[in-house]
Amino acid sequence: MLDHMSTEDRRRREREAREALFIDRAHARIREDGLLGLQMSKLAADCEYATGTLYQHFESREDLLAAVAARSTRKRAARFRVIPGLDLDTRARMLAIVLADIDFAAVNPDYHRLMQYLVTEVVWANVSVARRTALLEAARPISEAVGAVVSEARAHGDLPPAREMGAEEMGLGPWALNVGMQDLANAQGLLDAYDIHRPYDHLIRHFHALLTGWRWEPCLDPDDPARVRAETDRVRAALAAAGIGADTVECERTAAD
Amino acid sequence: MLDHMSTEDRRRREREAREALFIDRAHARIREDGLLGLQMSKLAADCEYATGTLYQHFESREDLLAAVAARSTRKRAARFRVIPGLDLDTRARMLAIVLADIDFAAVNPDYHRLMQYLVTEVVWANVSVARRTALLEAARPISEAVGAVVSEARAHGDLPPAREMGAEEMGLGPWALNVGMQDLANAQGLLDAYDIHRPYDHLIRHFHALLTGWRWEPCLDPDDPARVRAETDRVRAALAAAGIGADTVECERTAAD
DNA sequence: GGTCATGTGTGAATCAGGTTCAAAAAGTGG
DNA sequence: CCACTTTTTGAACCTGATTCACACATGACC
Repeated sequence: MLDHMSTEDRRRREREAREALFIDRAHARIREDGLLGLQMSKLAADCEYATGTLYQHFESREDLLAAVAARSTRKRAARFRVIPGLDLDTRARMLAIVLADIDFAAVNPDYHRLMQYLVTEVVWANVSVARRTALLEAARPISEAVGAVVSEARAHGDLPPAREMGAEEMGLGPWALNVGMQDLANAQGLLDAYDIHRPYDHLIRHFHALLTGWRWEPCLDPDDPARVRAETDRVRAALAAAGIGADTVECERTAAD
Repeated sequence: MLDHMSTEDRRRREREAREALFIDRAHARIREDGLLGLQMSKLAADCEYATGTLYQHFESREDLLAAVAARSTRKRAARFRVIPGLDLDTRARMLAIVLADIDFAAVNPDYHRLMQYLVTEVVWANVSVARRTALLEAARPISEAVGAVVSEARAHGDLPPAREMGAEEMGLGPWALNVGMQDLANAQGLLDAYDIHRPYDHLIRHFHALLTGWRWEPCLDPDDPARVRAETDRVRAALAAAGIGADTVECERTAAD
């Protein structure tokens, strides 16, 4: 009886280890060769398993991609965990969220492309329900972090409570601005075509304009590049002190340990 | 000689007509059955041509999609042409751009999905250079409209000229906000998961916050839903008067005539 | 130990759909 | 009408995801 249970336990552990291996190698392959470089049979061979075995873990190629994305998203979300503990005013904390995300994107350039591909109707349609919810779940802490900062700012009197607008909906602004700028920055040749450079610097300034528009104290004039830079440096320093720097080389490759 | 030239002319015209037919039917198919519903051989058969003929117009399936997208983008861009002529202050004009785009998205729900799919690295890589530039070119009037409104606002004294920031870069803010919100709104089940509804209403309020943060006159408090609604209605009315209403049923289907 | 039932792994075969290209048809000039 | 060029055709090809009949391992029971 005990015997039976412990072998079952071992089985589950082995199975999970194998799944982690698949996800790990898949991610490596995507990083090296792009999304097209990921081929189911090649990946299986890489891991020294048969194609069919791979399909016992993932219903389809898209399902596998969603699993990879979920793992990365968990890493991304983890960055926001330290933010509530930072010694910063609420407005700076919101900035910290945006900066942490910008830095994550800089360190993991393929993450955005993967997500973009994944949420495409063609791809998303082939992702199993379980993986869909897993991915949504992995992203939840991100919007929760945003919501928490907004709530705190309101409670603390930094941000007047907007009428007909919950905390999530207030956070939607910076979030959408962030998402949109990442999109534009990643669209091959788009910003170049309009001769726009350093999109993230502009994201930060527009971010301040947005928050100042909502009267989020302490207000900061977006048209004061020096102060904007100083504030960015201040918040980046706080992030770095908490171990979430732009130069965090981690890059997820160390996930296996 | 004349003869030769005129048959060549006729040839070109016929060829263009055939290409338009392909694009038209392809779009119809996408609208009806989604992106997966578009199959090269089926489409060719639909149009009563052989598969190979289709490939004389489009290097690949992705190339065809880009052509469809370019056509839609031209329609989208056309909406902005009337905006400079509207009898509105510059701030309201910027709002008009956003509203026109929201309405376009409402009338053409598949447009965003197509674009999203297209700019994916996997897909974009298979689009011919000619079609890429054509698509970029089709989108240019959009950012030009934005840039023009910003320039006008600065010239008119409605918007203080921000330091270290050109007109395009100022327009980048509302543009990114717009793009980001459309993205979030289109991500299947994302906003539902966080119990956020009416994303475009929030987009409009955040838009006002952003512009107010940049001191774009006449300032409008984003936390005044009644005034925001009134302003939206005012601008929508101006758009409707110019023939660019939310209820414009056009839907591109009439493109063939 | 031997044998059967059950679950797991295998990888060659299947399938789908985009793409090609050799042959046929149409067009052109003399 | 003939020789030659250009265009069209659609069946064959190719790639790569997915499946599934079979081999194999595991554990229960005699």
